[in-house]
Amino acid sequence: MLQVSAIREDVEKVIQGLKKRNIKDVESLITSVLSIDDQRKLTQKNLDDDKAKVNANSKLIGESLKKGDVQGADKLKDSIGTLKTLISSAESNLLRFETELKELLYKIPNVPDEKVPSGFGADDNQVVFTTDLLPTLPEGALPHWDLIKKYDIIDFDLGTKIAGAGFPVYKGKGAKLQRAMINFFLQEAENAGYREIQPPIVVNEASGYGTGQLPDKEGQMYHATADNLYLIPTAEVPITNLYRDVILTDEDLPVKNAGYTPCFRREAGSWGAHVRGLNRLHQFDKVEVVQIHKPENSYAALEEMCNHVESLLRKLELPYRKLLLCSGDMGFTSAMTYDFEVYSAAQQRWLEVSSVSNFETFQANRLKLRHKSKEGKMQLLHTLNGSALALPRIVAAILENNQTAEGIVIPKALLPYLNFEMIN
RNA sequence: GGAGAGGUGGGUGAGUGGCUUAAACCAAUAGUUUGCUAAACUGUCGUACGGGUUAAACUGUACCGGGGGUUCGAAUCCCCCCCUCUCCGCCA
Repeated sequence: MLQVSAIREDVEKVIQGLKKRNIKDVESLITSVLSIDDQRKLTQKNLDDDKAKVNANSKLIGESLKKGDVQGADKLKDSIGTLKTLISSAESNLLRFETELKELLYKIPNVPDEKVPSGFGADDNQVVFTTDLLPTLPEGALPHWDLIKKYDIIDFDLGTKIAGAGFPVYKGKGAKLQRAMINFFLQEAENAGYREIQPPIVVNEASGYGTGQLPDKEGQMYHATADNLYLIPTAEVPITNLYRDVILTDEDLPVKNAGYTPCFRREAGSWGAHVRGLNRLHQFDKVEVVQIHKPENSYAALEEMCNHVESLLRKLELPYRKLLLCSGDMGFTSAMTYDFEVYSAAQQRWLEVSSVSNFETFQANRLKLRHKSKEGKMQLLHTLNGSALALPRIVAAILENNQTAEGIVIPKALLPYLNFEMIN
């Protein structure tokens, strides 16, 4: 959520930025935000003044009664009666302005950073880097959904039996590969300076609002209604919410947390032709990295996080590309996002495996995550997060790209975490 | 699941309708004193939204788990909800 004070600071910049998002009538949207806020302020001023009078008179009543001046007290009581009607109508106006303002602000996405290219969709994303040589597979190469059956390592039918479609069962070397990759990603994160966190995989309502899954994306989360808990769609939710209503000082910064969790997504309405096999699941595993920085450092951190993700992909010897997302393809809350995609040779498609974003103050504003300087000055912090990495599509790419006549060759980087070198 | 006790600032903790401008202590922080350290003493020390100012100073309102209510006036009284702890039950 944008701050009104930040909009006021540079209205033109906000308008230009939001125009890049292809929102129509940005000017009138911002104008109404500012005018509602003006009305809110005016209402509050009058309300506070009236309340001050009531407080003062109440004190006088107390003093009069102590002196035994009942008549004086009654007179004062009458004057308060008039103020009270003013107050109650001002209160309902204030509430109305606040609600209207909040509803407008909830609908406004984050302002893209200046470096974000303009565009409308995936085709306008800027390719920042691509692996030179894409692998070509031998005759008879199989897509991963056939390979997992051939080697009996991931079973969708069994998952369907015990849970439903999109909940795979990993078996034997398939299960061990999952475990190895989680350990590999966590170890690499630790080496990169992250503290490991193991959070709950359900969160309460307040946490859902904190990172913005609620109220918009309620339908995308599994909801345990008996206890009003939500299954997390990503570790971003619990790990970022650790810092909800928190004030950090210089000594606490930067924050670098990493955590592995399963992730649950209902993916309502998004099943189609390209979501076979591991490409889209209701439950999958992911290691997430989260950083919190002072504003002046957040873009350097974004680059650092990207480097970390790239190093993982290189160690896994996967062909990949890095995209700077255009304004039209970026998430609602992000100011700048890089996507990483691995090349799936048998499908001849790029698969998104990581998304690294700087949210600037957009999340921090809802979270009330702030920094207090030595001088006592308060400011919102910048939050960043990224996948490092999501497993299923990495598994798909490894299976497809590394298939040989003898079996599937495990990348060297994973060998310390496994007791086999080949799936056969 | 049953019964009971609680929820007050960074922490401990006082406060049963106006004496509170939320005491006191601890922690933190700045200073004084001191050969150094320690101690002592003095000051500062919440957040949000406003007004005010070039910026400050200054100033209004709200906040004692959350939401309502009673009252001229609520941390305090009433109602609903949430959470924590203890004991019992069940249990990986």
